[in-house]
Amino acid sequence: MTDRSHPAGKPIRTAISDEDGIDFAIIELFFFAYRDFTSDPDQILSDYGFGRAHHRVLHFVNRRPGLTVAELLDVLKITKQSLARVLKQLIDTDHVVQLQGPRDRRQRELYPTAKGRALALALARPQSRRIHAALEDSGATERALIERFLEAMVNPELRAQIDTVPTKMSGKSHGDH
Amino acid sequence: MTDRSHPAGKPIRTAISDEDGIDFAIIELFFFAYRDFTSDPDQILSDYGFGRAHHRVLHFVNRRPGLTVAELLDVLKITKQSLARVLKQLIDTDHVVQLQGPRDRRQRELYPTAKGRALALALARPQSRRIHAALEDSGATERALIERFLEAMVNPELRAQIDTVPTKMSGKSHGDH
DNA sequence: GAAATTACGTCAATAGTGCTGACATAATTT
DNA sequence: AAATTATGTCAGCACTATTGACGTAATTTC
Repeated sequence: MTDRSHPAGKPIRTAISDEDGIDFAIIELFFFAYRDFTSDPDQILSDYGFGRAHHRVLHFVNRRPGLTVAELLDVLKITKQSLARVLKQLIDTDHVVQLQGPRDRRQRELYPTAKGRALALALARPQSRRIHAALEDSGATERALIERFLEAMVNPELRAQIDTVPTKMSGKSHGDH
Repeated sequence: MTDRSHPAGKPIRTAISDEDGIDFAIIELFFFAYRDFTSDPDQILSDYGFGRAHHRVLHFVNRRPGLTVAELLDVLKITKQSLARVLKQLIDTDHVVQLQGPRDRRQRELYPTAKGRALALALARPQSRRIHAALEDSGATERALIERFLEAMVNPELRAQIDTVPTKMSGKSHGDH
């Protein structure tokens, strides 16, 4: 390891800090937070032989019942082939059902079954608990601030994906399609 | 697709909202935010033939120069074999160097080279820009609030990993790791 | 009505990142 | 001297993602 077959650079011994105004603190916190945030559902998923991809599909099918395959691909930003496998498994295990689109019969509208909704809730529960714990002493103001920050972290052109969701009022009825 | 070979559940047509007090809004925002947050460096990395795993190693080697392989594994929460491949590539491309541990010669202390530091900075730059943009109208109070929230999202027993980092004062010297 | 386009499904091949288990070597500790 | 520790490496596997190609059914366009 003290071998020098290649050019070899000298070791830098000082820690990178906030040089050049780079916000390493939040960059790193975001990594840790997301790692642990996803670890909760990952454990449950493994009992079903599912992975994180299944979780995401299940989540959005529950959040936007009736969305089409194309819409789902757009939200997840993955390719058709990547989706195909996990979606098939969710359908085969009766977590998701497909209905022929009413307007356009080529489309497949995706809906959760009772089983699929139950799993989505089970997966969301520990994540929600974690969020509540993190916000325990916080009021609505602080909550709104966190939400605004996270939303601002999303690419502007993709924020439409978020706004189509019933944020928190009512909720029982969903808009047209 | 209207086929019924299996038990088949009925489609649920109502969107999951904040039933049972589940915080779907923030759960979903976290997904979108992280997706876009990581997309910036991913693009740069592909020019080098590197992936997200390389980024993480590079980040922590720059943040805690001199950490050992075991410490790195503990921070990343991955296995030795998963690390081996990416670390080897980073060493072969002269982004990271290994030095024999002074106290314990079995250990390999990891340091960035000038090249490795430059890449770490290049990867962090767009992420930091995104964070600044998201916080543009925010003061130090709001920033601190975001930091506290993210830190609170991390598993308590793992928060030690964060605290060992020079958060923002001084910065030129690092503690005795 | 024929042709082009669209939505979806599927096949083949590949890459990146993670896993487990096993084994080897050198250095340290007991 | 023996056990343990830190690291490296090998084989094999799983999951998620990619690109490109092809087929089918339905819709739209000409």
